[in-house]
Amino acid sequence: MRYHKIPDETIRRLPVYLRGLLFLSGEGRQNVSSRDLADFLSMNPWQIRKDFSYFGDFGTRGVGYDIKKLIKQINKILKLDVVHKAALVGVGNLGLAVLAYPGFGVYNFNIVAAFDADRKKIGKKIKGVTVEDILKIRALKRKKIDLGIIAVPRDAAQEAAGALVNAGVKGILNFAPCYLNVPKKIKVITIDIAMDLARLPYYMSAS
Amino acid sequence: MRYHKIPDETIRRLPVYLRGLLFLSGEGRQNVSSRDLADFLSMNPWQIRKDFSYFGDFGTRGVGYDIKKLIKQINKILKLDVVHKAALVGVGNLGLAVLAYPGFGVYNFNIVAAFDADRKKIGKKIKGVTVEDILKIRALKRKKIDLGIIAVPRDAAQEAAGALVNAGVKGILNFAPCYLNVPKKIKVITIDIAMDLARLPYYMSAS
DNA sequence: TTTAGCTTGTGAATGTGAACTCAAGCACCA
DNA sequence: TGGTGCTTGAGTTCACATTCACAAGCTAAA
Repeated sequence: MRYHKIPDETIRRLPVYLRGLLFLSGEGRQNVSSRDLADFLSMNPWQIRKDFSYFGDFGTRGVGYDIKKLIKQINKILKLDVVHKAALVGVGNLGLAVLAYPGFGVYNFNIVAAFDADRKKIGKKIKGVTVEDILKIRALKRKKIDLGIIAVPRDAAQEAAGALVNAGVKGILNFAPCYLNVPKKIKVITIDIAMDLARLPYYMSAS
Repeated sequence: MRYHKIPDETIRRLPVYLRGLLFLSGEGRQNVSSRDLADFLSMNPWQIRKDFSYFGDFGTRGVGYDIKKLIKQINKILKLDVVHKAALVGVGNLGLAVLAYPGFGVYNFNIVAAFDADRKKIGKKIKGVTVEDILKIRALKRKKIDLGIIAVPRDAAQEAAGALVNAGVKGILNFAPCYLNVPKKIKVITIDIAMDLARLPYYMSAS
């Protein structure tokens, strides 16, 4: 299967694998079998083997997969092998949570700029990033930032998105509960935390 | 198709529809065609029609769907037609963001309790909820809470989950980047904001 | 070198959802 | 009342993803 295109669903799972593998690597392990990894991530071994087989032969029969090699390869596929600079728009509660979130570093993301409209926040330094006036967002262009994170209220989201696009970002992670109108080239991923919650009651046992 | 089981993917989309429909309803509209709704949500009309057809005849040919009826029905299917009480564990940045998030009300969720381990936070009243000592979480049982929201660091997540399960919750929304070990009956949805971000570089155009 | 015991890699079968098409049905107007 | 235009509902086809089963291949030990 070496020359097939990697299915979207597999891509969706790669970060999951990556996180698990990084954890195991941190524990000092060198190898892992599809069964072990499956148990660890509560998945099926077949799924894992199939997914890995899409991008080459990494396992050794009888032994398992070389964790370091695998991490390297997944990073390469997801293009996480270079540091990505991100700009955060909106330093409210959610924005602060994003700034403080340790998970971004794991994936080689670096938040290098933060913007807010609130005068009281502008100039403050939080987690090593100085909050700037949201109006200065266009100056980003020089900084070669390719990712934007939107953590503003819904009403301000579209404007923030436009500003980010003008500043030259290629992808946006949107926490505002709305759809963003951006050029097709820009990839947007929207996370609405309430929307996931809304599915829970359906799945909860009726008892 | 009236008697078919509703596919999981359709269930996943129902909250999206719901939010859109509520918005349109707020604008004063009575009816909406699948095409209009599709444009609004940037989806395909046939997808919407298919989804709606799984749970009955709601549309009128030549006119469209009755928004109010549809909202009622989706709420019923997702079991959002009764208020769900939720307990929040962890009142850090993310917890505060959750408390302040307006989106939960839309889906009939009500956060009625909050817990934290930090002595400085205990006793404070935030958004109408008094922060309690995390050790008192077991007392929740009397309050008939059926949802738990975990917004604590990874190391504390499993313990929080155990406590919530003991307190009788039937579902958990987990923001900690890890897998939770809970009885099968309990439905867990984990949101790792960094994991979604990790997919972005792959999809960003190479330019 | 041979054997035993694992584990991978992958083709085939199965399942599931998306895309498309079109007949049937409603509203509105002449 | 009849015709026109629009919209739904659902059957069909197609594409994709998951599950399964098993041959191939590695390691280690005798």
